[in-house]
Formats: sequence, structure tokens, C-alpha cells
Amino acid sequence: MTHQRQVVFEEILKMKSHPTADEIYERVRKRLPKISMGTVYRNLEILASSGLINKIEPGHSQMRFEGNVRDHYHITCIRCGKIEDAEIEPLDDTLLNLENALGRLTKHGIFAHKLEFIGLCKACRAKEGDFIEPGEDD
Amino acid sequence: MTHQRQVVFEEILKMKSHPTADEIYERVRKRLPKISMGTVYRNLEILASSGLINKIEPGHSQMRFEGNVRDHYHITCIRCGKIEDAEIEPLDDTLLNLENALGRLTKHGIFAHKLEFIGLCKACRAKEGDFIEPGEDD
DNA sequence: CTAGGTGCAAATCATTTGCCGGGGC
DNA sequence: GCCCCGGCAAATGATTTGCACCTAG
Repeated sequence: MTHQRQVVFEEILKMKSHPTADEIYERVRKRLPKISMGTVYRNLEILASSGLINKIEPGHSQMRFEGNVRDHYHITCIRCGKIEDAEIEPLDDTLLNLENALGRLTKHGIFAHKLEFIGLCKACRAKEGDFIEPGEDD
Repeated sequence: MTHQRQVVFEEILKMKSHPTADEIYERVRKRLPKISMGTVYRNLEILASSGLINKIEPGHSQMRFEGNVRDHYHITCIRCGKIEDAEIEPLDDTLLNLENALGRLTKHGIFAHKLEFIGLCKACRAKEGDFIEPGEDD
């Protein structure tokens, strides 16, 4: 754990949100003005693969990271791309049961799932009168 | 619906799998040797937004497309990236109940979810004796 | 004629990598 | 000295876009 890596790690923990690599870069740069994007990416990769942080790959757009490595789901805002945590418990049991019932778990080597909720964050909801949610047409 | 668009559409329907843009491009090029990647992308975008095909954005790597627009889930192979359909029904009810029970559905504008199973496809399982699944350590 | 669609090539954007120099052991 | 790491800049790879042309209505 080098100094740079430590700072990257600390900043992610401090942010509590789900920042993109360049948001992290900006933060870190305030403490280490000479750090480069390459270093940030390298360290994010290392931190993620050692399990200290979590790398989130939302459909499309860039990766995001978080300090919360507990197993949980996310809510992604279609509008601004912000990610929030969804406070529901992991569905492993529900899904395992479903998969087992279908006899598929043994056929496929399934050992994980990713569940992502799609919606609008509070800020974007507030701004929106004009937004038509898909499938909301009454 | 131009000729090129029609061909792109037809090839996707024929493929039944979950091809990437360049797999589609290769196929289409056999019928329209002069077509360009740009055109393929443009038409994939148009077909997807008109609902004729489905654009899949698996975490990381490139986008994939499918002709099956019915609501369903996918199983992504970590090894080769191939996508298969998961034959379980959409969990809307389960998830709506969970979200409602938590009183969150009203706070967040959630109107969709994406569930992706992570595993190994049959081909990759066959090749693997050496692969250690995360969390499989008995 | 007009608009949209195409082919081509160049641009974009996030991410990765090569290279070299430096610090710790 | 050896190695890992960081800074920098250039490379990569998927996707997008600008532009000029063309073709159908």
C-alpha cells in the first residue's frame, strides 16, 4: 500500500457515493497534485481486485467505484447516471430457489448475479415534469 | 426501413444469439460487402430505439444485441463474455413487493430493473478444471 | 429538389499500456 | 542492484460523428 494508493482509497471511503474514476482523480489531485490518471486507474484496479473497494460497471457509460464492499444492489438514475444504494437484501435465496426449481443452476455455472434498479434520483425527479417513464401511459 | 437496415435486422433475427456489433457487421457484410461499421451502428441504434431489437449492455466490454424483445434475463459468461437467456420469469412482482414493503418505490422513481446472472457457459465449464469460482472454497 | 441514409475516415472518450526514472530494501 | 510504482504520453478499442454524395419520393 503506497502513499498514492492509500490516498485513492481514503478518498473513495470519504466520498460514500459512487464516483467515477475522474471524480476520484479530481479529489485525489487536491491532495497529490502531481498524481496522474494512469496511477489512479492502476490503483483503482488493484484496490478492487484485492476487495478493498467495489468496482461497479453500470450498463453503458463509465465505471464507478465505491468503498462499501458489502453485497448490495444499486439504483441507477437514467437521467444523470448517479448511483444510489438500494436498501433491500440480496436475493440469493429467492434466485437460487428459482434457478434450482428450473434445474438450471446445475447446467450453468452460475455463482453470482447483478441486479440494478433503473429509475430517477430525487434531484432528477424534482426537475422533471416532462419526463415520460417507459410504460407509464395512463 | 432501408435495405441496409432490413439486412441488419434480418441477420440479428437469424442469429438468435446475442451478437456484438462487429459480429453483426461480419454477417451483414457477407450480404452487403460495402456496408460500413458506422451504418451498422446507426441502424442498431435505430432498431433498438424503435423496439425491434434489444440492446444489451453487459457490465464492461462491448454492447450486444438480440432479436428477442420479450422481457427476460441473461446469463453472462465471465470467461468468454457470451450471453445466454435465463429461463426464469421476470421478477417484477417479487421486486415490487420488496420495494414497496420498504417504502422506497415511492421515494425513488424506479420503473425497471436489470438482472444479470454471472457464471460460466457450458463451453467454458468444459474447458475449466482450473477455475476457482469466487466464494467456492470448500 | 429535399431529406434521409450511406460510406468513409477522422474524432471521441474511457481506459490501458510502454517507457523511463526514482525510492525502498 | 533489483523491483515495484508512479508520471507522462501515446496507444487502444468501441462507438460516434462530420462530410459529401446519392437515391427515392
